[in-house]
Amino acid sequence: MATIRDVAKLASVSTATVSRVINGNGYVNAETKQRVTEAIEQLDYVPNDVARSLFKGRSKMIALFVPDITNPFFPELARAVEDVANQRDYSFVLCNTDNDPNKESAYLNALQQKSADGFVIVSSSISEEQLKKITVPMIALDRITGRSISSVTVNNRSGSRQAVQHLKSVGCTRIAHICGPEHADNAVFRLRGYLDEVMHEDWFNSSYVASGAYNFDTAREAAMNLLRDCPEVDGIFAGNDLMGVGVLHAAAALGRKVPDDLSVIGFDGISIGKKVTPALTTMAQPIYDIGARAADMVITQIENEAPAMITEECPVQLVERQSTRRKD
Amino acid sequence: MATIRDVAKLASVSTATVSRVINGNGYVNAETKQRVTEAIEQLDYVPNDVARSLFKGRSKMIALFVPDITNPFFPELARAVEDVANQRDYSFVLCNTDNDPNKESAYLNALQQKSADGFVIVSSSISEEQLKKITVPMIALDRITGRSISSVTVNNRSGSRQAVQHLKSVGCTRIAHICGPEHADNAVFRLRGYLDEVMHEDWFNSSYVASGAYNFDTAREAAMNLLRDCPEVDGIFAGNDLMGVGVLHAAAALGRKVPDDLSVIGFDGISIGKKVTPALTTMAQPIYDIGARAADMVITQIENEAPAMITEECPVQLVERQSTRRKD
DNA sequence: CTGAAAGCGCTAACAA
DNA sequence: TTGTTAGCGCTTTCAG
Repeated sequence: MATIRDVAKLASVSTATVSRVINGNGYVNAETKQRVTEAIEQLDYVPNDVARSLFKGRSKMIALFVPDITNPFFPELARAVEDVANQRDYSFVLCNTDNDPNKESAYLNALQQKSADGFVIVSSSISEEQLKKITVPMIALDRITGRSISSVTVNNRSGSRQAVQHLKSVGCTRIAHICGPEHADNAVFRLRGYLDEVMHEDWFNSSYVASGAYNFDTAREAAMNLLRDCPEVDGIFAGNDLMGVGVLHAAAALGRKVPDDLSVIGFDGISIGKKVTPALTTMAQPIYDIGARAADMVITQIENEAPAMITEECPVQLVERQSTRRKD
Repeated sequence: MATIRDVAKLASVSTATVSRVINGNGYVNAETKQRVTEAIEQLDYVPNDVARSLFKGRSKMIALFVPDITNPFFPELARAVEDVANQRDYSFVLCNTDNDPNKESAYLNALQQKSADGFVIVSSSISEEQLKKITVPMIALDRITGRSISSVTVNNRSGSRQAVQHLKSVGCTRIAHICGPEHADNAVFRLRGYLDEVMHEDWFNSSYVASGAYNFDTAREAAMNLLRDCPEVDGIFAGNDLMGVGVLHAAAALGRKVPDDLSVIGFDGISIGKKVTPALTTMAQPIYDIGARAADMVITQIENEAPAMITEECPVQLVERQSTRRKD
């Protein structure tokens, strides 16, 4: 690997001059520039980013924290963050936190030592205390921990209301909800949205809300029980799509026909919803856009040194597929 | 951020001594060590990895190249690589290449400038020429491009044979195959395995192999056509699980009952297979293990400076679920 | 317009 | 056992 000195020597200039031409800084005579450029070409020189980072204290690197990339909600998000990082010439580090505060802070430390320039995080567990220690831009996604952090999310509560309204509009008269874990604020907002819509219905009954931990297995289990205990339920709003497909599975196992016999709607709009049979109706979030927006925001903040505190809310949209159908 | 000099000053020693205590190198008096440790504590000092990297020419960072993390085969792989990177105190960079050779080499360059220490790649398009330029350990996964690179894979051909045998054992008498893209060598091995088993059957017919590009949509399409054109087909071996669920979808749309009327088997063992209805029978690869093994190998090679050339083959395993069932 | 020189934070000879 | 020193490869004042 050639160094800047090799180039300088070959072009018979100082390293400062070479540096100027690579960075397009300061004045440099056209002819000199030409010589330098040729030398660079000839030696196949590329500047060493580590040295650059050391000098600048910046690494052109951003990190994304997700609970678990294996959860199908996150790959699309990760893809978006990586894409814009790339476009803006940043590199991208992915960290699976398992929602474990210890892992989170370990990562945070490790990355600060590497001069990471910014973070986008999906976390329910970062403390205000931790946040104070972070001196680079950070933006929260999907869930918000504290108030003192920029974020981009969707309106979970009103999205949920729309989901339930859709179920009603399709003729459901006994609507249950499988909810996510309490520690995730979006799960509690979704539950709240559900309650907004059903609380005052005379049929409502607290046994219509079951807990599904945002994953397939527990949701399937919960739906099994629910459907057995409350056979009159004719509509289920699952707190996310993964749980929605769990419900579908349970329904199939129990011989309940979807959508004729039971309507199911999820939340998120992950692509697995399209692939199951029947395809899952859902309140879709613009997942890619959210990730892209967040990445864009961090990088912009990094480059402007503008530690602004911004909160953005993206729209959710009803996507009707096969798991709900208007009854005639 | 405190530097090593701050610590040295506070402990009234030289930076060299501090360095010795952080790295556990060389001799240092117990008492001095104590003073240094306290100073570190007091200043909340952590060594700067960038400076370290610059000096050592190593970054303790490995990268994983995948075509697209959005494809559900890859998150688990990524998770494995990240986990072991982590365990061994390396950081992890994820790169989506879209199977684009330009993106691949762009990443390769960018990462070499950052002193990335090793690569694990899933690629069909890296040239021997490119490979020669890489001076750090690299290991290929899932697909192999050239011969001159270490790899960990499964035996796709014999796995396919097992898949087809399973279909036969379950009573299928007209077995079709939806295959992956030609540029992926595993796809061609799987096709070959299929042919090994059916080529000499008197019912065999070249219209029983359709192309599905390893994704849901095209596989669904291909299955639709296949099932319409060759209604006698009673078993389909999909080249991967994603295509398997595409086939399931097509079958449902066409009113073909799985498994009674049609058996379907996939390949890979990704988790979506469990979540669809009927759940997809598959030849499962030990995806996590493969990723973990690969990561382990690169890191070991990095640390031993042993540029060994190794090829490992992991076992595949039949996982029977609901999409195939023995006919009585 | 160009070069000399200092220094980003750390490590590793080499002396002492 | 400890300190001095010379860099790793780059950028950026500051002179010239």
